[in-house]
Amino acid sequence: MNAGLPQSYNPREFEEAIYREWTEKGYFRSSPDPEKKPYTIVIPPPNVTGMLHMGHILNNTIQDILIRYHRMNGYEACWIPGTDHASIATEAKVVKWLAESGITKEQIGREKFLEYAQDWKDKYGGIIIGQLKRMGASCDWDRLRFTMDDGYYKAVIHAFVDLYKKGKIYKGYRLVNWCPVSKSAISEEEVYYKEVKGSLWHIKYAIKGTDETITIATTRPETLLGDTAVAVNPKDKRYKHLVGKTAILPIADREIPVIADEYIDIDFGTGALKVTPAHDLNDYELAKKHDLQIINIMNIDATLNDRVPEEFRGMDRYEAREAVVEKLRELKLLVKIEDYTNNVGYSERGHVPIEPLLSEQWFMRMEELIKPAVEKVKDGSVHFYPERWVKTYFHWLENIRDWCISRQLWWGHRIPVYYCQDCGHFDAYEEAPKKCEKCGSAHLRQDEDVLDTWASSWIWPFAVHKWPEIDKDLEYYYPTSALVTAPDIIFFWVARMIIAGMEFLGKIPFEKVYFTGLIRDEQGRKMSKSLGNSPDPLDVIAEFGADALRYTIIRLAPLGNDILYSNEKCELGRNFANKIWNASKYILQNAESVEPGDIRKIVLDDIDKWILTRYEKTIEKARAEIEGFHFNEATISLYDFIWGEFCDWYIEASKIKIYNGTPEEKAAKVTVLLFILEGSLKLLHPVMPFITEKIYQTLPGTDGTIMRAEYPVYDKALVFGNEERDIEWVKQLIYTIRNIRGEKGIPPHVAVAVRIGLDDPSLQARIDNNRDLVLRLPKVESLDFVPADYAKADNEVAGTGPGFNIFISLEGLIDVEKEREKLTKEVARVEGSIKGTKAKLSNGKFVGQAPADIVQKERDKLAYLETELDKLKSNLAALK
RNA sequence: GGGCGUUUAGCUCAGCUGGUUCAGAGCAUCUGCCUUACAAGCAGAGGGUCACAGGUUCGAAUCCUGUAACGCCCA
Repeated sequence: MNAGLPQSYNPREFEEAIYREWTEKGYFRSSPDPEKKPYTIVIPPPNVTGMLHMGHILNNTIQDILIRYHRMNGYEACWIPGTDHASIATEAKVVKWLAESGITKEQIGREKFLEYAQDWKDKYGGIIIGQLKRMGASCDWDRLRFTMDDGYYKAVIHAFVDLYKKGKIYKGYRLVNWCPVSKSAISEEEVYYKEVKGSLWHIKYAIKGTDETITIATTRPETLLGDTAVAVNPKDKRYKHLVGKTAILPIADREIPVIADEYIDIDFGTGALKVTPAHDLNDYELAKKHDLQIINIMNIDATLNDRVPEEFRGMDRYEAREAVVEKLRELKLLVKIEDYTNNVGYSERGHVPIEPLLSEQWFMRMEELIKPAVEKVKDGSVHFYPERWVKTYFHWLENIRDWCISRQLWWGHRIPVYYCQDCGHFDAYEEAPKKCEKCGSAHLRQDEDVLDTWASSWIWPFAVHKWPEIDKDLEYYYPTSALVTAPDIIFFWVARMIIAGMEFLGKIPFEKVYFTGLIRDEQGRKMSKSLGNSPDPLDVIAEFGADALRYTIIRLAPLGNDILYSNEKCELGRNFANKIWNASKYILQNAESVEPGDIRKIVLDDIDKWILTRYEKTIEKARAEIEGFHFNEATISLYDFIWGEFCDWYIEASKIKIYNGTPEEKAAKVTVLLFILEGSLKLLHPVMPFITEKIYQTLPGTDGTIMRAEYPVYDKALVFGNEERDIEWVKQLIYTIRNIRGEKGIPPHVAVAVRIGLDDPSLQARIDNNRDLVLRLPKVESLDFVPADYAKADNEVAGTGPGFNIFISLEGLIDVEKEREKLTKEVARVEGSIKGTKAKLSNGKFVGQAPADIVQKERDKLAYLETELDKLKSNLAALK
């Protein structure tokens, strides 16, 4: 049994201990159980270099809610955790770490570097896993995977070789987003755009064989050395006569054609565009279309290469820009310089502008691969929440380009293609071959590149098991039940996982995808390190508790909407937890000397039946809301029930019999209190796991963990419609009395004498049955009934509600003028409603076409309003 | 330029399939309370032409069209 709860709610005192208990007792573990249905989620693996941020809290709390909810509902719930090796981000960190000791990666070479990287990962990586534990994540930690652990590594290689053999992977020259700092291709999502103040240089190119020139405008004059054409719009009258002629590229003195293309914007700059196919994506497309030469003028560190005149070779691109501009000035080819602000893509890794660079890369042919992925979403096998994301999904798939899967890095899955140094033969192998298949040479070299991280995480839902082996786990847990992720990786990850699932297993990886919103700060800005507006969740947990943070963030997050977050908002969750804590304390104190009975056998009074009914309806509601992914609504329903109904009304009412009732009455109250408390804790457990476990374990009659308790099931036998209605009515009566007390400033300790007039004598039973409530809750000393036509006395103040009129005698406390003003306002309000209702009812079309029950409701409403008006008018008339 | 979303109380947002949960909640504000679970609290109160303009309908915050502002994605 229990020693009660500590005096005040202090989550720091128990959250970590409870988590330790859960893991020690193995409550998170899952293994295939043919008797049970599986419910599986694979975690979106956070970067191994990552730290927990608010987005993780939202995302992982939702996963934890789903897992805990289904576990309590008898599913074999399995949440598979892991981390992602994050090639480029991790490599950047390791490079920086080595730099502190004055080491560069080139110095030590690949092998050594990878050893260091592994060390670094073991030492500093995976901090986020501990942080996830701190927020209460109920992952099966025994299943923790890393995208570069041995088994997973092999799975990635297997996937590559498989696709290569099927001809779906090829090598080719393409323009890629190049990060000159990492010296690697990077993907579009690793590029961020920044408004940069720059200039627009207007430069004259001579036209061969004439005295004419054509002036182009560019933001990147240094790339001029790689120009292979000048392009104008065919409709542009200024340049029409020049199309087909030859321009002389300044400085390089190369001859390039003047071409026409619709793509050129007549109004931008001078309307003439210099075309540099090797260093601009749009120019590259133009070059392909017009069959232009492609001249790459840069090295991989964005310095100029040997294809430019000698004086510029080796210069950094920005140094070269100045030099080229200076040279143009000398040659008097610089027409003017305009200020110009444009959007420049920066590498998220190197924090320098990316350089579109032509290079040899590995690509995956997507056209065929995407077909089943389109179908499975179209036919509803995979369902998105909120649904609107399917449009984005299809839009991307329809416009898909081949996927550049190679990265010029060392940390990652090295591309398993081996080249024969002697005969040039190459192929992909899962195991490194000893000698060339073709010529037998042992002189083999493995491709230097590693795979894009997404080309490893795309197989995550099944590679977390032993795939390519199809073992028991894979059979049982795949496809997973739900995926919870952010919409910004819908292409990079979600779509590709569906593709991979279909390609390698012929089955979708998950049935439901929940897209969370983005967490923003109070001004609606994205949270980012550079703005410093991103609170550390661990600080928040230290201040408010993990439960409070979880509750708050879920409550603020309606399906698919962004969240404006600030730490102060966690007070909401903390206050709620505190409320539960104190209510539990009250219940436990009073339960100590009492033997609780069986809820189905004890004698229940009206308010017992009312709270049971409200409880059952809350179960129904919360279940529907969780299953419909409306988690925020579930948190609100539970809050409203626990605080607004259970604490505010039931607990207050229970005090009457707890303090003054017979032992049987007291035992009955304790029984109901414990029943509702225990049920409420279970309902809330998926959202607030710690406090619910802490209290659950102190409740009499419970053993083990709340985690494995059954989630409450709606029970019709505990629903009492009449008593629910009666108590709701009594509550209105009490509200009315309290309202008068409040308005008139009657001090809380002063009891009042109340007279009640009823429209219908049958209503009196409702009061008789609950007389103690009407007396105690609004502090009433005497209760008398008066006839329905009772005229208010001078020293009384009146209040009305459905079917009743309340009179409270207040000698000398009434301000007649104020009272008259208030009543007049009320009369006007009711008269307005009557007018509206009458208008509806006298409208033949409404009466004729609206459903009968709606019409009847309007009639009832009118009748109610009319008696209401009578009461108000008579009260008004009675004011002297 | 194309697509998507948002606009409801001072602030942050609910309001799903038009009609008694239809104008709501929390925070903030005001009034009164240390009432033996809780001042992280209790009891009250004030506050909104539901962005704007049309339309559909017996009936619109809710459905349709257009406009405006803001945000996101793609080009």
